[in-house]
Amino acid sequence: MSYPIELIRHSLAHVMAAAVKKLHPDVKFAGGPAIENGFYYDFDTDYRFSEEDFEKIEREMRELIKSNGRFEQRIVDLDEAKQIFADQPYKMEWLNEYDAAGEKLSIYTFRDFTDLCRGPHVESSKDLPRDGFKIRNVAGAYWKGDSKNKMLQRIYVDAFENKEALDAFLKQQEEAALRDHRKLGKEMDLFHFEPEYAPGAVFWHDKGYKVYRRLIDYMRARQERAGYIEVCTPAVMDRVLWETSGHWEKYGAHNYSGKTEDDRMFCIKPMNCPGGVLIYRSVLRSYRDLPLRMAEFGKVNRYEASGSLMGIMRVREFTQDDAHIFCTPEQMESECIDTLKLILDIYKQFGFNEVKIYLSTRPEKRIGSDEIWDLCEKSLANALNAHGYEFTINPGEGAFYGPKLEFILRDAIGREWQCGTIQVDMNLPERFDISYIGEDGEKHRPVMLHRALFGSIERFMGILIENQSGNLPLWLSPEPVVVVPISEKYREYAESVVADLRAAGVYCRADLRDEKVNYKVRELSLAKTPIIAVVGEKESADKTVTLRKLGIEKQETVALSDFIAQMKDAIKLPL
RNA sequence: GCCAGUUUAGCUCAGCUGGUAGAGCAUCUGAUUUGUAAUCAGAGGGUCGUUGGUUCAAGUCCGACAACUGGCACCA
Repeated sequence: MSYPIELIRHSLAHVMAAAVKKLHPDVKFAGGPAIENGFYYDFDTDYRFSEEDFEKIEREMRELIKSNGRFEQRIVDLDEAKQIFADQPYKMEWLNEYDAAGEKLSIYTFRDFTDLCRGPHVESSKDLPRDGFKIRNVAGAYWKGDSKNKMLQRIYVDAFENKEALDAFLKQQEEAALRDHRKLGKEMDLFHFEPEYAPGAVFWHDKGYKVYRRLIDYMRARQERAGYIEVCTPAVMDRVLWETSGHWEKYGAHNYSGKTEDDRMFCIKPMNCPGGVLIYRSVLRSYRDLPLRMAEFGKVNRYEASGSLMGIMRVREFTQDDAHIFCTPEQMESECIDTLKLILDIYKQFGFNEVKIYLSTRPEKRIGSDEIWDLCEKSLANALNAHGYEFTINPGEGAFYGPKLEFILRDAIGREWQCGTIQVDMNLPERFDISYIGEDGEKHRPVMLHRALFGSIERFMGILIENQSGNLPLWLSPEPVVVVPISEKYREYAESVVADLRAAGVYCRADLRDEKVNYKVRELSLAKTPIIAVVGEKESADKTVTLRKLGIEKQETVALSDFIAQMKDAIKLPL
C-alpha cells in the first residue's frame, strides 16, 4: 500500500529515533516532524553527533526497517503516560500541555521506541523505503524554538519514496549549489567581502554596482510613474530620534552609534522612517497633499547577529527601496491595494510568478490599542482578499508597531527570504506628532505605510542571480556586449565598434588581450557575458559583427548599424 | 548570539600517523597573431586566519579569539 510522502517521512523520523536510541540509550527525545524534502528529529544527549555517526545511524535504520516492525497506536491516560515517559523530560512537558488542553494522549510504539505522537503512521516499516533517505546534517536547535531554552541536536534527513526520487533531489541540490550567488558573484566579478575589515558588508565591484544601479533605475522609474516623490535623508542622526520612535529600546544593541566631541550620541541610521517623518513634518500638510508617497533609496546599517549573516542576502549594511506613504485612514486600504499590485507586477517582470505572501499579525509585545490593530490587520487582509491573492497568516509575527505583509522569494536551494513588505504604522505618526489639516480645518493624524518592494537591493539581487543562474537580462547586464577581435590586426575596428556602441548608450568593451578566440569565448561565457561580438577580416571590411549569444553555439553576422539599433532597444528599462 | 564544521598562494584545492609547504588556473616575461568554451615556455608569489601552549621540532596536537559555511534564534 502506498502512503502520502509526509506520512512516510514522519514514520521514518520515528525509525531514526529508534535507531538513535539503540546506539545511544541515554538520549532524550524532543520531537521529529516531516518537513519539505524530509524530516528531522531533535535529541538531547551529552554525546555530540558528527558526520561519522551518519552512516551508523542510517545502517541501524535500515536494519529496523527490514525487521518489518509495526507502528502501534494507543490512547493512554495521563497517569500511564507519565509512567511511560518518566525519564523523558521533553515528552513530559508535551504531555502535560496536551492534557491541560484537553487533548487525548496518543502514543505510538515502533520496536522499543515509544513516542508521544498524534500520528498517523504507516502500518509497518515494510511500507518504508530502505534507501530513499540520507542524513543531511546535524545542527543545533532550541527546545521549542526559544533561544532561552536549551539547545538540542537536530539531525536533518532528506527522505523520499524511493532511491530514484532521493537521487534526483540530491542531484538537483548539487546543481542548485552551482547557482549560489556567492560563487557566481565571484565568477562574474560582481562583489567581494572583507571579513577582516567589514564583516557582513559588500564591496561592490564595477560590474556588480552596475547591476545594483540598474535595479534602482528601474524601481525609480516605476515609482515615479506610480506617483511617488523621492527624498534623501541623513545617514547619521541624533539618537533621540530612535528613542522617540521606540526602536532604541528594542533594537538599541543592534545599532551602530557613538559619541561626538560635544558629547552627543549619534546613530548611523538602521532604518529610514524617522528621516521621512521629519521631511513630512517640515511643513504644514493639508489633506490635499495626501496620500503623500515618499520614497528613499536609503542605505541602512544594522549590527546583525554574526550567525545570521549570509552572502549578500543578509548583511549589516544594505540599501532599502524604502517608501513611506502618509495617508488618511480612509485611503489606507486603497494604498495597500495599489502597493500590492505594484509589488507583484514588478516581481513578475523579474520572472517571480510564485510569490508567497504572509500576513503577520499583532505580536505579544506591541504598542497601540486593539482597535487600531483590528483596523490595520483588516485593511491588509481586505487588500489581499479584494484581489483574490492567497496568503498565509503568521500569527504574532508582526512588527511591534503594526501588522505587515511579507513577500517571500526563494533562493537556489529553496530557502525562503522576505523581500518586499507592506507595513501599517499608527505608532510613528503619534510619537512624532505629525498631522494634516483636514477639510474641516482641524488637525488630524495621518496613517503611515512603510513599504519596500525589492526589500533590500542586495538581497533581491542575490535571489535574482540565483534564480537566473547569473544570466541576467540584457537591460540588467553589467556588460551586455564584449567585442573580440580575431587578432591584433582588427583591434582598430573592434575599438570603433565599442565607440559606436557607447555613443548609442550601450555599455561595452573590447577584449584586446593577446589570446585566442577560443580562450576569450570560454572566459567571457563563464563570466555570463550575454553577447560576444567577434570581428575579423570579413567584419571589418563589411562593417558587420558576428554575434555569439550566451549558451548558443550558432552565430550570426549582422550589420553593425542594425546591431546597435537592436542593442539600444534591448537595454531599455522594461517599463 | 547558540550548536556543529571549516579557514593553506589572487581563485579552486592537495599536504598520511608532527620533521620549517605543493598542483592547476590567474599574474608577470618571452614566443605565437590567433575564427567561437583553456596556444607554448619560463619566472615571481604563502610568517599555512590571529594568538597562546605542548614538543628538540607544529600547516599537522591542545586552548582562546575572529571570520566563513550549514542550521537554530533574531530580522525595526
